[in-house]
Amino acid sequence: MSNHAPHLSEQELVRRENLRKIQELGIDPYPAAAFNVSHHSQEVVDGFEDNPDAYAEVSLAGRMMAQRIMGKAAFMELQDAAGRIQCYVARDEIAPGEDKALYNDVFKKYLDLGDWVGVRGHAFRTQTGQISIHVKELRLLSKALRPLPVVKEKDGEVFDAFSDPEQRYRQRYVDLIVNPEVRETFIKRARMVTSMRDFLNGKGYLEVETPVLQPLYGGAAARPFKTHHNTLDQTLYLRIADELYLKRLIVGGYEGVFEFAKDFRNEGMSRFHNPEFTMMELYVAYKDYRWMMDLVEEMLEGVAKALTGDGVVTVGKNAINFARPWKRYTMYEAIRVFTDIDISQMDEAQLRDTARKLHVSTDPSMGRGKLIDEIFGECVEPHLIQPTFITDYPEEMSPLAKKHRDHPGLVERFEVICNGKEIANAFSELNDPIDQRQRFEAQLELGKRGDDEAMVLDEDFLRALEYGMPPTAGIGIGIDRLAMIMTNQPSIQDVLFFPQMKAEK
RNA sequence: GAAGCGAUAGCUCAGCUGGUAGAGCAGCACACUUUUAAUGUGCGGGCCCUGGGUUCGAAUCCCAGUCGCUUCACCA
Repeated sequence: MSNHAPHLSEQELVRRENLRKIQELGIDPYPAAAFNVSHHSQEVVDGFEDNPDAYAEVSLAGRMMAQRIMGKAAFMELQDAAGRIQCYVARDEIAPGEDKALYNDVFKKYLDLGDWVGVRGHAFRTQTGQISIHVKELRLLSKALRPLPVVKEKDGEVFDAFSDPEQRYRQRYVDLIVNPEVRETFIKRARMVTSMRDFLNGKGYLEVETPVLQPLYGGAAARPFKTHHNTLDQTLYLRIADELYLKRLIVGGYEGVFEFAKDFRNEGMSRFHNPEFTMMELYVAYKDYRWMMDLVEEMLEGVAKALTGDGVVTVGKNAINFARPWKRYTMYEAIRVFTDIDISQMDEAQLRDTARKLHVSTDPSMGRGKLIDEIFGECVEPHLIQPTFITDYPEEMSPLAKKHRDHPGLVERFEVICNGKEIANAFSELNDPIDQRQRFEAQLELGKRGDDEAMVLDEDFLRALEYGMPPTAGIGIGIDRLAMIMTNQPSIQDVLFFPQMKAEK
């Protein structure tokens, strides 16, 4: 035992002793040989009723999660990836000869909850009606040296749930073992992503990969993580968005590209923010933001239906219906609907005054766009539960979006708000290289004034635009936020396997 | 970054105005060949988050810190 091994608990000592006893009996607690699994728990439970003969010879593997020993026979619960199944283990079945050690010692004493075992036998129905496996052969597949939390459940009521968030997130493997609904949440997330990917592939768009390590960060307003490449002796940033790279690919001639991108933002953490998160960005040539609204509606309706059947997702107390069509408001309309105030003609001073009346806090650095955004964020956004489009944003807030075709001072941009939070952001992409350069320069000015989230000027991106980018619609969808909605989880940590945590100790 | 709340057995938690550390499950031992939160009897198990302070005496009171959660702030 290594000398830095900390104080083992009583139960850990017992398990190590059991391991030794097993080895003394000549059994390898970590065998190399493959164990052939013929069925999963759920298949047997679901299928036995209709066709019992099909389960006369089955082999399953999983963790032993409960043991109910009654002398010469016992029940154990085996948990595999699909669920749980009860196994009936009788002494004279698994140890038919004179030597009963496999049952009396190995099974009854040296196996512990959490150990991986393989069983062979036949399915049957117990006297109380539960479909179970009658075990003829039992094999230890891997010994567990730490005790699991023991979570019990009866009639839907859970006892002693493993619920401490810190432990659940730091030791997600334990969480996944003992909390089946957690496993289910991540399966749903995966199905959500698959559904989006299938949809986009079905439309003929190309899934691509672009750099995570970027010499300049761009495509969003955020503070980046900074790192250094030794050989190049150069500062690199972890991407805050992949937007500028995907647009370069549109310049290159692809008509539709998308990426499920891990992005990194060096900012505060909350139940809606993790330093690394996933965004799906899609760019399609010859389209505009109006077209993109129809596309995202179609895609997310499909995703919701794939997950729930009817497209209605329960989130907390709300039933959110993703069926098309969704409500569409311009930013000004939305504010008028929720505050009875028409701000469309207001100048900065009037907006500041309005914000004060609405109890929206402002500070002197805020310009017209920022003031509108604040009023919207306070007075409108939290009330938008059903998926809703908000369109036509102030130009100052959107340096990568094309100027509105009809309304000066606005850009062709929409966001999808759902459950009171933004889940998607899209524009008719700015493809005028001269306008784009001016917007970047305006950002540089903001940066000089101390805005540490202002965008930096990307000369190569401008060069690409100067070669000509077709009119293009682009969208970014926050995958984690969407997953929170689709899986009814209140915290982003519950849709990330390994949410960022401060280092232990 | 600020405030509020929390940290006690493997897990979930109790522990009052300071006086030898508790329960259920899990563990160990014995019994039990269709149980299912199995049952019955008995027994072990603690760096009370860390460091200071007050006190004859601190899990408990005070101060500082660590980590977590929540609500803000910034953001997607």
